[in-house]
Amino acid sequence: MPVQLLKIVKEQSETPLPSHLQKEDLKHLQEGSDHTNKYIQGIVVLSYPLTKLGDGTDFFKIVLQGVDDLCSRDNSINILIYGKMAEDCAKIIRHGDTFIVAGFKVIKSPTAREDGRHGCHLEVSEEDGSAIYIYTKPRTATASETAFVSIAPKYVYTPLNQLKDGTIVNLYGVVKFFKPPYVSKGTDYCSVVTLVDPSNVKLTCTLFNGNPDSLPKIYKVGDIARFHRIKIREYNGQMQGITSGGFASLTFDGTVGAPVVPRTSSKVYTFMDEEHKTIEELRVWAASNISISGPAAKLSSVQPMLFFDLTCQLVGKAKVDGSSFLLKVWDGTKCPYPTWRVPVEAKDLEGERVLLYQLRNLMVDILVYDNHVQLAKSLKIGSFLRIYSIHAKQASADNEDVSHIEFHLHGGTCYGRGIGVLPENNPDVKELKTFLESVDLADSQNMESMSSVELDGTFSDFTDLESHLQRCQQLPVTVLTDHQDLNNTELKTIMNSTAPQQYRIRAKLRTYKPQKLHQSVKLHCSKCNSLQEVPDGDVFDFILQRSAMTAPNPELHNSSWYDSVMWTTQDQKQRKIAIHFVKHDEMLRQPEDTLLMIEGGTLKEVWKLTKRFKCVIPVRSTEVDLELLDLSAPFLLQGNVKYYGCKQCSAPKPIESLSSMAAEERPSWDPTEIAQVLGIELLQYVFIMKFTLVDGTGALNAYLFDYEKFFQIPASEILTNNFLQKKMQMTMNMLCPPGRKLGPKARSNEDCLADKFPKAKCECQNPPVYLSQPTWTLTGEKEL
DNA sequence: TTAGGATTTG
Repeated sequence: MPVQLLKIVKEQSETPLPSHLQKEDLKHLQEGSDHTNKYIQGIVVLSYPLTKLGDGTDFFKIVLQGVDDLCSRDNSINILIYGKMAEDCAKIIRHGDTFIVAGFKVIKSPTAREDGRHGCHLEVSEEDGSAIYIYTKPRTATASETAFVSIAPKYVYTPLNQLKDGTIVNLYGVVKFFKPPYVSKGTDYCSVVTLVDPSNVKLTCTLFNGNPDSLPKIYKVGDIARFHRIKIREYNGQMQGITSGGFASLTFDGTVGAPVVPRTSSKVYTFMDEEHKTIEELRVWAASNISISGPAAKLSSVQPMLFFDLTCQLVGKAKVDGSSFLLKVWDGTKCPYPTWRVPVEAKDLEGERVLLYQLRNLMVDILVYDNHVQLAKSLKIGSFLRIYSIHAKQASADNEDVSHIEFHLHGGTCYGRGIGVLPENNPDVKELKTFLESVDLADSQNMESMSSVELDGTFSDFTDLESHLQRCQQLPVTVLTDHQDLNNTELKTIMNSTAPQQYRIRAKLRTYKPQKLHQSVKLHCSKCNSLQEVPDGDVFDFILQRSAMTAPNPELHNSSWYDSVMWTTQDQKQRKIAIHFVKHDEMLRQPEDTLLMIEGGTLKEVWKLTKRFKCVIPVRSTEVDLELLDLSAPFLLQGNVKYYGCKQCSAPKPIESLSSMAAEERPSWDPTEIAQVLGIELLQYVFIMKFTLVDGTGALNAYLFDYEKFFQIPASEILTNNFLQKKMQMTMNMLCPPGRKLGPKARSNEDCLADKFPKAKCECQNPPVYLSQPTWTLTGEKEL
């Protein structure tokens, strides 16, 4: 452990510390937090004599005073220094010196209560890769000068041809072969790395760690690795490296001229600027001495029967059985051969449905086996992977004339077979991302004839919803018996004809409005033909609050056809709530069959009641009767649906009119009937949308005015049902993939997908879609 | 402990 005089400085602001280190405040120190590449600085205010521990290790303790916050008790901290570093420090350190340490362990201080110092102490040793820097007054320096000294282990790197059995050494090498971390049969992850250096000797290292992140971050042959404290043993007549206690590694891109950025998960590492030189020299040596042209391939250049490494993005994954697991990946290119589809249960398939669908012709299925299953399961959708040594197996099924390619990642780790997750800043990932963003899905979609072999039937690995959407797209050829008499008409012909006439068309959906789908739902009065927005929940809340200001009239409680309960809230407002349960044959019904009226309730209370009871009608008391609230509020709530009445056309009748329904043997409590007996003109939820259709001969605007269901989605429920909203969004994405000729504001869904995936630039011509569901009423209009 | 480079056989 050499003590090195690094520099004589005039001012301590000229700190010649390694550039990757950053100062950490004492008050931010806590056990368990990450202090990677951080250093602590303070003044030595106390030091204890150098002693030896029971095992003979030197031990030196000092107390450091921070300079930033003099009043805090966290401002002084115990530093415990072990081994050779203790001995060296004890020789040099004097009170008043500035002490800087990096690569320390933060441990809860057992003496904090007694000594009143920081709740943690720092432990410093060579094994932990600690580095100490001291500003001290050397006897030889002039009064105005300070010596900047380092007590960092001066790492000596052993060339690979000078390794000796039984030693622990530091070394550099170029990666000639590696197995990415995999689950060993013991308790740890294992990675096997073969290094070679300019001595032309190879060293195969077997590295273990319980955390795969702690193993060297090697992504390709040709990377440069630096190992510290690796144990050398002889095995089968050859030197072998194996992890020892203090093992640490740094890995660098091996490309000549690439930035020298160490990859590591070590809490701390020393990497002085002079080490850049070593990396650069190894890069240059490797460039002419190592073949780094591995079996990397794009899907477009896959060779049947060979093995290859694939850099790709994970789109989907699925459980298959105990010993195999499915990964669905793409790299933006198209495999020129038919590829297999591994049948899986729809419920087992993870991944963004829309993307799985959109990328279906570019995605390939890779079945991984045995020891790779555990790692595959843990992969995150959207992450970038390098899958090593995939087998492109040629096979053919009984019912096929032509063979297809199956992609297998077989069990075992021969030839480095395995899966590596690449970080977003990896240069290959950056390049892939840029490429994926530029992919024109239209090309792949137009290659339907070249598409994958659907061994399992059509899309059985998609959800019911998607199967349903598939079926919807097939409706015209299979179901539309109503319109069989009509031939398809080109849009150009329609535009040149006079209205009204009926046509059947086949067209693509170019765009639709409104893009915010919730805006497509309106309330329609079939009597006065008015349309209005669905009132905001706040309006209802306001009306309820206002009506709660009038207390329920007790004289109206308990009639022949309802039972009443009333109570007062315990809060300051002392609000009175009354609930009137409508009876049947003078008996109360089961809650799920019961209609009730509520006075004085809040929005939340009303919603709660709708969960439990069949119908809820908000009412208020007058002097003589109960009555409905303002018609800006729903007059009836049933399940998730709020029913509104038309203000213009309704003529509310006394609430007692309901008693006639209650007297029925089995009242249905149908909203239409309730509206009718209460003199309410029921507003219906409708979808109002504009579709712009194109078929190559022209464009036509078609208007959808649909009362109840659009692709089996009820307009009345979509505003309160997340699942239906997603279903609608997906339906629209299928009919008109996002990103296609939409305005900037209409790309929200695309932006959301972009979080996980490169912008799904779907300039695709989706397969022609028939917009002719029998339930639709489409009114065509010529586009100007 | 595990693996110790050197393709599964699904």
